[in-house]
Formats: sequence, C-alpha cells, structure tokens
Amino acid sequence: MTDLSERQKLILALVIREYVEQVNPVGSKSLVEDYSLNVSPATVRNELAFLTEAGYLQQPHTSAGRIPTEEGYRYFVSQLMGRASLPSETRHTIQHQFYQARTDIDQWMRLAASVLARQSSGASLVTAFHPEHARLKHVELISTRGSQVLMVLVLEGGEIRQQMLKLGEPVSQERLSMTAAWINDIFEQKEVSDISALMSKADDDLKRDILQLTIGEMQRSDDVLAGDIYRDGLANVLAEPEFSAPGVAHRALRFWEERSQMEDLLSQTVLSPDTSGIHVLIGGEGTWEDLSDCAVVLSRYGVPGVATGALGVLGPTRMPYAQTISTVQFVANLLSDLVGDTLPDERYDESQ
Amino acid sequence: MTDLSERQKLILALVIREYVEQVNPVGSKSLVEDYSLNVSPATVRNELAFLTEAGYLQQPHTSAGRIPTEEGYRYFVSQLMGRASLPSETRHTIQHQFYQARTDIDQWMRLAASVLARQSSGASLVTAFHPEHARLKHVELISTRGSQVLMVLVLEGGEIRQQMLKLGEPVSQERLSMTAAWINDIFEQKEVSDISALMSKADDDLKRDILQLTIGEMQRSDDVLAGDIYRDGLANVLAEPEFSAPGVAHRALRFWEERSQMEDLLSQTVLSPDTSGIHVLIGGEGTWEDLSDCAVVLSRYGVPGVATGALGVLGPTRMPYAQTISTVQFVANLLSDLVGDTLPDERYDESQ
DNA sequence: CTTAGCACTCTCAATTCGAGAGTGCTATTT
DNA sequence: AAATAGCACTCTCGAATTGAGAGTGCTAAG
Repeated sequence: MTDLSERQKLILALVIREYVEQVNPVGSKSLVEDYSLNVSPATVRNELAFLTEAGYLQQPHTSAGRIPTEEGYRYFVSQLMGRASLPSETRHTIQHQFYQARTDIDQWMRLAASVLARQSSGASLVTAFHPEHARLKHVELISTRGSQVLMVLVLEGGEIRQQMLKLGEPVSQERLSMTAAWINDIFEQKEVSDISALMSKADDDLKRDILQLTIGEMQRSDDVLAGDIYRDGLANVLAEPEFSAPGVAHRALRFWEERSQMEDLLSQTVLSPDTSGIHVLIGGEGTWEDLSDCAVVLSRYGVPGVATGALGVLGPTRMPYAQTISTVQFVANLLSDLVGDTLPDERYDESQ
Repeated sequence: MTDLSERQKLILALVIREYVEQVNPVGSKSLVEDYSLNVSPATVRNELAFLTEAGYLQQPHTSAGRIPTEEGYRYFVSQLMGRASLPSETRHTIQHQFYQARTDIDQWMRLAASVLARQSSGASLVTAFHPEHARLKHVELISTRGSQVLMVLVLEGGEIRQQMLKLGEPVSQERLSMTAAWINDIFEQKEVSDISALMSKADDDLKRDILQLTIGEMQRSDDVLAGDIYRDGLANVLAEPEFSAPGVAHRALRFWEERSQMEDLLSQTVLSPDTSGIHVLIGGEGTWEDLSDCAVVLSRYGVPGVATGALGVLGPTRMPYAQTISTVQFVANLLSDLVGDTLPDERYDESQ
C-alpha cells in the first residue's frame, strides 16, 4: 500500500465523498470550488494524477473526471473513513420498533432485515441465530397418515426443527407418545456426543430411528445457515444507477438470493473462527465474480461461542460506507442483546 | 366481450404466441409466413384492424406490428388457451426432488419456490401452510435471563410458534415446567374457544399470562400469512426485456417483497372463500398499480377447510400462460399431497 | 513546489438521414 | 360479399455527423 501525503489523503477522501453524493466523475475544478481548497485546480490535478498512478482512482476515459477504484474504496474504508453513528432519534425509533416486537423472535429477524434495508438503501440479509452446540430440550412425536410420523425437535435456546419420518409399519399415537416421553426423560439437555454414547439404551427400532434422525438434525444445527434466512430491500438495489446496466443487478441479486452462494460468502468472512467485527467486501475481492460493482458489509451477531447468526447489506461499490457500517453495527448489537435474553442463564454466564 | 369469428380467434392466438416467443411486435406478413396461412397478408391485416378496434390488440405506433393488450391476454387465457402439461420427464425429476426432501417440511417450501421460479422463469412465492383452526398440541416453557421466558407452542399438524414473555418477577424453571405440564394436560387438542372457556381453571397469574399469549398466537394462526413466506427467482424477472425500463422491475419487486401487499393480493384472490383453482391476474387488474406490465398466477394448495397455503408466480404480461399455469397447478397438487400426509388421520378424514 | 495558460481529447446530446417494416385504402378478382 | 394485389404513406430505429462542454496534461513562469 503506497504511502500518501496528508493532502493526498484529503483529496482522495473528498473525491470519494463527492462521487458518492453526486454520481458523476469528479474533476479538479469542482473539487476546489465545492470544498473551497486553498490550492488551485492545477495542483489538485497533479495530486489526482498521482492517485491515479497509485491505483486509487481511475478515469472512465481521457479527460473525464476521476472515480474511485475498488482499491481506492478499500483504502478509504480502512484508513480515511471516520466512524459515523446513526442519529440518536433514528436509534430510538428503531429500538422502539424492536421493543414492540419483543415477544416474537421471528419478527426480530424480519425487523432487522427491514431496518438494514431501509437505512442502507440496499438489500439486506439476516440469518436466524442458533446455539453453536445443540442441546436437546424436547421431542414431540405426532402420528399422521398411516405410518408417517411428524417429529418436532425443540433445542435448548428455543430453536425448533421439524422432520417427517416414514416408518416401516403404522405405530399408534400412544406408543409414539411413550417413546417421546422416554427420550425426553433420558436425553434432555444432552448434546450430540452424549446421545450417541447413550444410543445403546434404545431397545427397539422406533427409538433408534428417532434418535438417529435427532442426531442428524442436531448436527445440521452446527451449520449457521441451517435456519431461516430473512431478506429485505432487494428492490432497493434496482434504484441505484450502477445497476441499470444490464446484467449487473441480475448477477448480484441471483447471488444474494442463493443459499449456497451466501453460505460460501459467510463462511469465508464473518464465520471464519479467527475474525471478528465488521467485514467489508468491495467488488467481489477477486473471489465472487457476481459481486463486481457491488459492496457487501457483513457482521456476526449474538453471543460468541454460544449462539450466533450473521447479517449484512448489499449495495453498489459507490456506497456511503461510514453510514452503512454504523447501521450494520447498530443492528448487530441490538440483536446480540436480544439473543442474550433468550439464552438460559447458565449458558449465558459461560461466555462472561 | 365481443364475439370473434373462428379466424379472428386463430389470429389472436397466433399473434400472442408469436409475440411471447419473439419479443417484437408482430405484423401481418410474418404471421402469414411463419404459420403458412391460406390467406394473404392483406386479409390478415383486416382482421388485425378488427381485433385492434375490439381492444384485444394495440400498436405501439402507427405502422408497427401489433402487440396484445391486457384485454387480449385475458381473452386468450380464458377462451383460447389450451391446457398444457409439463413433460413427464420434468414431472418425474421434480417429484424425485421432493421425495429426497421428504423428511424436511421447511425444505418442501424452499423446493416448491425453487421449482416454480425455474420452470416459469419468473419470481415465485410460497406461503407456509397451516391448519385453519389451530388446536394446541404442546407447550414448552424455557427460562432464560432473569424474568424472561421463552414459550414454544406446538400446534396440531406440526405448526410451531415461539414467543418471548417478560414476567413481573423471576420464576424458576421448575415452576415453569410444572405450569407447562399443567397446560399440556388440560389443553391438549383444544381450540381457541375451548381454551377461553376453560380459562377460569387457571389459578395464578403465570398460568393466565401464558394462556393469554397462547390464545393470541393461536388466533394469529388463522391468518394465512402468519407463517413464513418463501420466495425465489426474484432475479429472474430482471432478465425479461420489459423489465429493463427503469422503475418497472423496481415497483414489481417491491410489491412482491412486501408482506402487506401480498397479504392484500392473496386475500382478494385465492383466499376469498368462494373461489377455487388457479387465479391469473394480468396487469394489476386496475387494483394494483405496481403490477402494471406484470402478470401473476396464483393458487391455493393444501386440504381445503383443514390446512392450506398459497403459492404463485410473478412474470411479465408477455408470459407463456399455458406453461406457467400448468407448472403452478402441478406444484400446488404436489404440495397438497404432501400436506395431506402431515395431517393427523382423523382431521384428514373430515374433509373426505 | 505551486500556478496560470493553453492545446488537446473525449463524451454526450442533438440532429439528420435513409432503410425497412408495416399499415390503410382502393380497385380488382373470385 | 369476401379476399386479394398494389401502392402511397407513416413511423421507428440505427448510423453518421456535429458542436458544445468539461477536464486533462504539459510547459513555462512565479
């Protein structure tokens, strides 16, 4: 990373600020006028030429203004950008909305996605949070048509899974209820490893089948994307001028929609174990082609090591980063507090 | 509705077919050539003029070809269009996918949305199904931080709700478990009205609070949109040329994303009690401005009167209606069968 | 190191132009 | 009376042209 003089840093920051507000390439003259600099346009031009040479700015064509390169945005985000914070009025409004939804966990997620989308004018995504190591709370077995059984699994922390199970032969609801009671009695609070160890206690096929399915589901719980994904504001990105070019919006939305792609993205960023805080991806970072011209701001939320989820925002590279980042951070913190409240006391204490 | 001669019907159908395949306005000459009609272009022109006069066709400008009007599409769908059906190979592939997902109800929905989106090249939407009259199956109460309680409600048929509850003072997990056991004992299989009637049995505030919240949630269940909504293929619509005009795709996607709008749309179509089968909305139908230039194909699925959901597809008015409709129908039937299997025997029998 | 001046480059919007497609009308044929 | 051929007319669309405007890079002077 090239070293920049203070004036160069100032000018780079101003170019980005100006370009984010106006959408057009910004030239030396308007820069001097709009920010009443004490130097002449010619001086600014020299600096612009230097920044272009250094790879932080580019010209769409000779003799147009400059626009930031992806590298320029990255430098800005990591070195130049101040921390913004949401107006306290906005914060209170949002907190109030969450307060009104305080009883409905599902609605927290929808609300979080909605707030992220509105505040950032981008597309948002929130994954349901869940415990990192599933512990069984309760099993419910419901007889349905013929030999079909509906199994409802309640995990510690309130996460819920339902599965259909097809048995070899019909089983009465009585026997199902007894089996469920037996499992609940022995396996409450148990983790996957405990259940496997105690598997030998199961003395008939039905119990074994149920436990096997339970283990499978609980293992699937380790995956952060096992639960629901909440999205909002997909239409927002269509309002941005850079997405009017054919194909750009299409690629970006397809990426954002697709579970496997998001899985890949999240696992390589916020979910990798040795990172924390906010992640900012600018222009695909060489890995995700579909996200060229896009920027993504991601964060994990929840109680680290106990129960977490992820959330993020998609927008154009020309994005008000300071504002978006503070929004993501704010919502992540808000959700983290709420998640803390849903956890059983003793588990929460573990993380203190 | 004006009466049309057989030849006029044929020509209208051909214009629509041609316009759906090619995207350009279709003229008399190409019509005669492509379908080797036994009349001259001049004759066709006379008929085209008649159809234009009657409001079924329109010209973007003098001396361009014709394109169908919304009215033209409606006439086509209701009078001219033959029933198409998916190739049996496609049907089997889809059925196989559902078979592989047979244990995971959540995945049925995702899969249904995915299939609809792919087969129709449009945006799809599937609402989770649920029983029309909720009956309680099981309550689980989980103590969390301080005086917060997490309540998990399992309803007959496998539907699940979770709610947070803040009590005036901390309550031990023991007491919560006892309360849950008490409720499960008395209220299993009960409907809202039964619970209200038996409310007097609750002999302390905790029980009353829990039951009150339970009733609230069960009432909310009557709403078809109470559960999750699964969407897919939103990016698909961006590939359609009519959505490249600025604003069109934006409006349509915003509509499709928004819960309240979909609620409105569904309640006025597939959910109104005296209708059945597939609903085709062409161009907003004067009610939904955001859907001009769009067409929507909707259907209810499930076991009528017992447990239902809704699904649908959004695309451009220039849509292969026969194909889309058959896809929607196929997926709806598939899901209906699956839903039938999740219902308890006696309830299913009620509807026979 | 900064600045003023200047020639140069490139885009963008407006304009023009011709080809092409398709129509409506009318006179003629079946 | 219905169908057809012929023809003049209309309108769009893409290509080519043009001029204004914005912005640059370079050089020479402060």
